[in-house]
Amino acid sequence: MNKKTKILLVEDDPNLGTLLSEYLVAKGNECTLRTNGQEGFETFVKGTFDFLILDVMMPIKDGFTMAKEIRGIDKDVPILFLTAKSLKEDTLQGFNVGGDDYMTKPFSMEELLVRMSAILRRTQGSEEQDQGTYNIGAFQFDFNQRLLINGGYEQKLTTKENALLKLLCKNVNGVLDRNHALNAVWGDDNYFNGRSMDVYIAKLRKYLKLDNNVEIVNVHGKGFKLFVK
Amino acid sequence: MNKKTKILLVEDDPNLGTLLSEYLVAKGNECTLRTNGQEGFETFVKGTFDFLILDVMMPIKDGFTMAKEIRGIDKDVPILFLTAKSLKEDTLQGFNVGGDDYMTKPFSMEELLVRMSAILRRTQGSEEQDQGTYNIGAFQFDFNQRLLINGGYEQKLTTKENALLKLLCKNVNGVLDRNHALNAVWGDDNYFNGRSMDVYIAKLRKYLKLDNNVEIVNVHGKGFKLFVK
DNA sequence: AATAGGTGTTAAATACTGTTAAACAAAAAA
DNA sequence: TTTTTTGTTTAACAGTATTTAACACCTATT
Repeated sequence: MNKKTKILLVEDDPNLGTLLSEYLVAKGNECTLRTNGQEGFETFVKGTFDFLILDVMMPIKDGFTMAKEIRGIDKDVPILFLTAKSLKEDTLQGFNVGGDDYMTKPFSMEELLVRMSAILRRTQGSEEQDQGTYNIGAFQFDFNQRLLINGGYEQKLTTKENALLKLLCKNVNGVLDRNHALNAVWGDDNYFNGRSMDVYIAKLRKYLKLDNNVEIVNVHGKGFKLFVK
Repeated sequence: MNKKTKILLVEDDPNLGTLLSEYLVAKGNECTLRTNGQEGFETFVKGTFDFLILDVMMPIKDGFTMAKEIRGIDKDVPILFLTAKSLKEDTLQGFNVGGDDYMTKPFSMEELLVRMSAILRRTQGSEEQDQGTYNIGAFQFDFNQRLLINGGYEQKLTTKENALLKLLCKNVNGVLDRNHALNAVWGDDNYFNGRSMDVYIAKLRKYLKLDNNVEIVNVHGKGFKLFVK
């Protein structure tokens, strides 16, 4: 359920460029390809990108120059350089203009991905997390506080009750698949965990009885649906 | 006015180790040197570090194994691997255990510095550097002074209390895995140490009672979560 | 209707956690 | 050294969470 990473790839070799671009898209990202630093910079300014991959040696405007310009207007967007040479001075200059990593051709595309995610892990470490509160009819459910509230009534939830109710909420009025829920909450969808889950469904039903407009209904052979009128 | 970067260097070759260590100190950092993963991990748990440099091949406990353990209790501290081989599988494994960068021996010390600052720039972009102090609701917790402060109230902490509270802080509003914590603080996750830890959780709960917005909640079968509203 | 597998519910059994106090160990003071 | 203090572990018991067992009931299929 992760958002696609929007990558701007600037590489003058059309073969390598399209190859890389296709690979990145195949791996679930969006990728825009440009063939020189000038166009690359213009494209960056007009759009919004999460990651830049820049070839160093390019016609018209090289990767370092482009990176310097980028840093002038965006100090944070991650930049990874590609280069044919592995000269030390180049490596150093790459970092000096604000690059985050550096790869020497030829490189493995797998390693490129892996380095990208290492960098992105840092960058977007503090992604927005779902606020963790849900309205269920007359109830208010706070996942973080593990609390189910209805007026004066407050029910503290156990770990499993809490996790299961959250899954139901994420699928309100839709079917929560049995095996999916089991794997998510119990880590394994074997028979006994299934029975355990049924016990928890019974518990949740008791809690939710206070509001007649709320109901957990079974979808035979499929799973459960949290139904709210 | 940058504070010194506190580096933990784990390298079994004493020549390279001391050389590197001295160089890093000369460049204005603090550096602690250990010669195997076991000692390295213990040192990490006891102290506060901003950066780890780990040799991959070491006796007793290798760098990858150590990194995996570290990630169990600290998902953020930057890790850079050193290795003699430049095998692709190794590189990938390095990133897979949560490493941030990878350098093949022999390398230039200048490039090491430059890669370090590239990583640190990313790291400290969002979060402040780890000075060993944490805010927990109305409390201020100073790991180095072993002190938990809330207005006039001051609670001196014992070694174990201190270590455990730090781990909880590093995972605020996230789950601190029971076994990870036990291995980190007690060195062994056997039953009795587990009971001992529960006793310490009770103690910490007493201290933290002063602020109703702070709570240590149990996640059944998994561990504990320091929850701050 | 007969069958087989899925579900609802309650209660018992098991596993895990909370807390206090006593026992033990280690360090500091006398 | 012996005593005192402090920190940690173990023991004991209470309480909670989760799983398993048991049995009644439902649903789809034949």
